[in-house]
Amino acid sequence: MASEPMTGTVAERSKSQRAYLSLKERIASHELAPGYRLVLASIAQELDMSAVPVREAIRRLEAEGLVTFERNIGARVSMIDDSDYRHSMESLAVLEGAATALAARNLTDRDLRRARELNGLLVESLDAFDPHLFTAVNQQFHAALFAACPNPRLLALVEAEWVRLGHLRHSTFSFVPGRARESVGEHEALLDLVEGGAPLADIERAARGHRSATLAAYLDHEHPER
Amino acid sequence: MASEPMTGTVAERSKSQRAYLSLKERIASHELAPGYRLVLASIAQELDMSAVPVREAIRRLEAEGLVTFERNIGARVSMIDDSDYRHSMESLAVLEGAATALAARNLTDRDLRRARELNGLLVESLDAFDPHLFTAVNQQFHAALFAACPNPRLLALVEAEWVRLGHLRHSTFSFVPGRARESVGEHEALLDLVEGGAPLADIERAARGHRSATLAAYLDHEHPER
DNA sequence: GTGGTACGGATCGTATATTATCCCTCGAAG
DNA sequence: CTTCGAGGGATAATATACGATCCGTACCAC
Repeated sequence: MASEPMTGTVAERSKSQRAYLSLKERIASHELAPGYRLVLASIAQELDMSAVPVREAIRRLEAEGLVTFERNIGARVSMIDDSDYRHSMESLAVLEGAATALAARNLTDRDLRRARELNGLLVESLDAFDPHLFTAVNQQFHAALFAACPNPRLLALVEAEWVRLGHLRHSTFSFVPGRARESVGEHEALLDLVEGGAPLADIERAARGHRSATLAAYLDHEHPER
Repeated sequence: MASEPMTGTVAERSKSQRAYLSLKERIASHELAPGYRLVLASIAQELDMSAVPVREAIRRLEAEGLVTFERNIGARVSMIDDSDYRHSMESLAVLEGAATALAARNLTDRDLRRARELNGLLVESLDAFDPHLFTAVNQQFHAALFAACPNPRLLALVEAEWVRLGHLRHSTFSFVPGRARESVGEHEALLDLVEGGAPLADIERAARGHRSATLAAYLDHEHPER
């Protein structure tokens, strides 16, 4: 209703983009939890815009798998069950393993030093364990390893899967705290492989196995094997 | 790719979805070539709807990387260069290799028989070679092998990459016809591995290598090493 | 001739209005 | 007590309208 008569300030971003970024961030931060109903009019009002740009934003999020959309019913933040989590982790294992191997030969000494530093932080944090923090630093560690991957498409796929997982669960380690200690050990081993110029196949197997192990730990914890 | 062509039945799908499917298909079939300017109003008129649903469709396609969008300028079908093609093929090699390995143990005799039949078609078509047809059947062959993959997420990633590639180039084999003959031989070897219950790692390596070889053949042909 | 500026058409961006659909509630029949 | 159906509120789906922005072109100053 009371909309200012166009101030000279030219919008840096379109409203559609603002809506997209805002929603994505709020989903990632779990302010909008899985299952949350996204009502177009409400969101539009909150962001001080009409429903049209919000719809566009939601279409993009839909394509990224962050929200699900049903015709004439509306959008909600994607619900997830164990199998979604599992499938996504499995895919990430494949993608990240490949990206890490492809990046290995491109890592500078500085990159490796930074990765070791980050893993050092993880080790230190083991005592006063904070799953949220651990997960954040953990991601930085892995990002440091695969960021040098020369294939931007693969990198984009890895990142998209990280976002998806970040939305699904804030932290696996809050479910299986014991996994954290094993994890940093595997990080060390992975670093040694990379630094030692091990065959790329070995590096890939290690990186993939590392993530698969995290997944296995989670599954074991939630559904103890018969 | 497995969606039925829009029948005249109105109201079955939303207009936004019709626009999405129509555009996607026309892009995949190269009726809309890379670089083609997508004007909202024209498309809307063609499809007998207003611009709003078309905008939504384009947002989704944008998120999938099939079109690029510039604010206040408009959308066009994504342009691509050799490196895009290369990166996408490399990613597909990784994804498809993993999916094929994961599917291997789930294939029934009937699945395998069908795969062999399809490869038989490929062999027959070698004489009167039609790159377009070959590519189509080739895709069916691979789809038959990885369709049984129990991980739907991975499957979705593989299919998205196929679509992307289909949009980038209609057929690699039209560039490197000689590759086709090698290809069917590798198919045979891959089938033998699967049928013989070979270790999954071997199957994955074979599937990945098969695609990498196609890529290498293309690169070699376009940019001869010396 | 060169550069800049003003105009105009094309197209995008968004708001508002209208229609369509769904879902829930409530009442009546069985 | 259950089941079915009608009505109404909420919300999505789309059309239309209008303002904003870009881009090409022509005109003017120098």
